[in-house]
Amino acid sequence: MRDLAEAAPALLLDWYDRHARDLPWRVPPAQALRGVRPDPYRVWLSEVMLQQTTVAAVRAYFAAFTTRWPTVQALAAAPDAEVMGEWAGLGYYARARNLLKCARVVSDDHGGVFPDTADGLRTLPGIGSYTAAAIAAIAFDRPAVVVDGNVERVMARLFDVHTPLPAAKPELTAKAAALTPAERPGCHAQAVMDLGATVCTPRSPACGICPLMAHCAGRAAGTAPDLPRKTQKQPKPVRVGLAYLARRSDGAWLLETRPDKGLLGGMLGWPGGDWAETPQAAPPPVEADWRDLPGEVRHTFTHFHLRLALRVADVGMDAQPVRGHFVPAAQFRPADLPTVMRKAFDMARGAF
DNA sequence: AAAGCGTGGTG
DNA sequence: TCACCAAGCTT
Repeated sequence: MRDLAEAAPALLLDWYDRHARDLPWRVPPAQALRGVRPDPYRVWLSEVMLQQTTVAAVRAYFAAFTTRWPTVQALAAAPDAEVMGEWAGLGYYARARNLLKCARVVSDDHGGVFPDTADGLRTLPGIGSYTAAAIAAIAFDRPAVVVDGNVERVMARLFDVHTPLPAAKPELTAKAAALTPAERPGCHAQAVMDLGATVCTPRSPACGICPLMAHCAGRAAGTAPDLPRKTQKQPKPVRVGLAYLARRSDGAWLLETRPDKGLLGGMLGWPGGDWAETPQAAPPPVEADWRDLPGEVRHTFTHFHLRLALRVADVGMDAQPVRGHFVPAAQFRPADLPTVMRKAFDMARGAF
């Protein structure tokens, strides 16, 4: 496979020119070839949204964000609650908090202009090694080494690397670096990721239509579909919790903004107790005639399963909550809630 | 440096 | 139904 580093970049670029996906944050290869660059703001926004998230899930959020906040300055000026509400449902909410921090740094300290090198980008909140390299390559056509989950998988198969992730990361990064060309590095980066997303897929890869088939060591060895190897993950424990949903007589709902740190940080949620493997004491947020709802909300987070019991109550206009605040009905959008909280609302709403 | 951090689609 | 997976970052 000594010829791989020489042959692969041209094969990948040729494949990309014919098969590049049409994505709203992307400049088509024909235009890129003529020197047209995408808007760094849109590249940055899309890359942050795409962290651990599928293209299908990102599309609508990207459209909503760019319509509501067309520039980094506009986003920087937005109230926190509006941005967190717009991000609701996309997950990994630290991304939204860092998105705002980053927008404000770029707007306030960089004149609204993103740094044009990977090192410069890397210093910004929410931009790690992958995202810095991706923006540098895609927005500024710098020959940065872009390594995401797709690239790791493609490299592990191309070079038949059996070392399990995450230990294999340096080795796979070195392989990716060896393939990164000086010409059209932005298109190259997107080509490898597109290939991983559409051909060299995690399960049942379509080796028969792969432009690199003839050069792939994993294909030759028959190991490609089983790569990359990964170290086994811990099983998810079950945690239980309790949430209180109160509706005031004018239709307002009692919600609280969760603390910035930790799970669902900075998001709206129903008051309640801690979530743990054994039931925790959870005093009600307001004095009322609470009633238990039958059933429970089931939801799975990254590292545990949750079973959430619900208590509901109607309260008068004189209610004085010790936690949270009443959100007027006209202002309340269930879509502003993270998914587990929206599930709780959907289950409880019929009880009012 | 291992763990914490969401969600929806898929087989 | 359920484990696995997706354009990772932070601490």
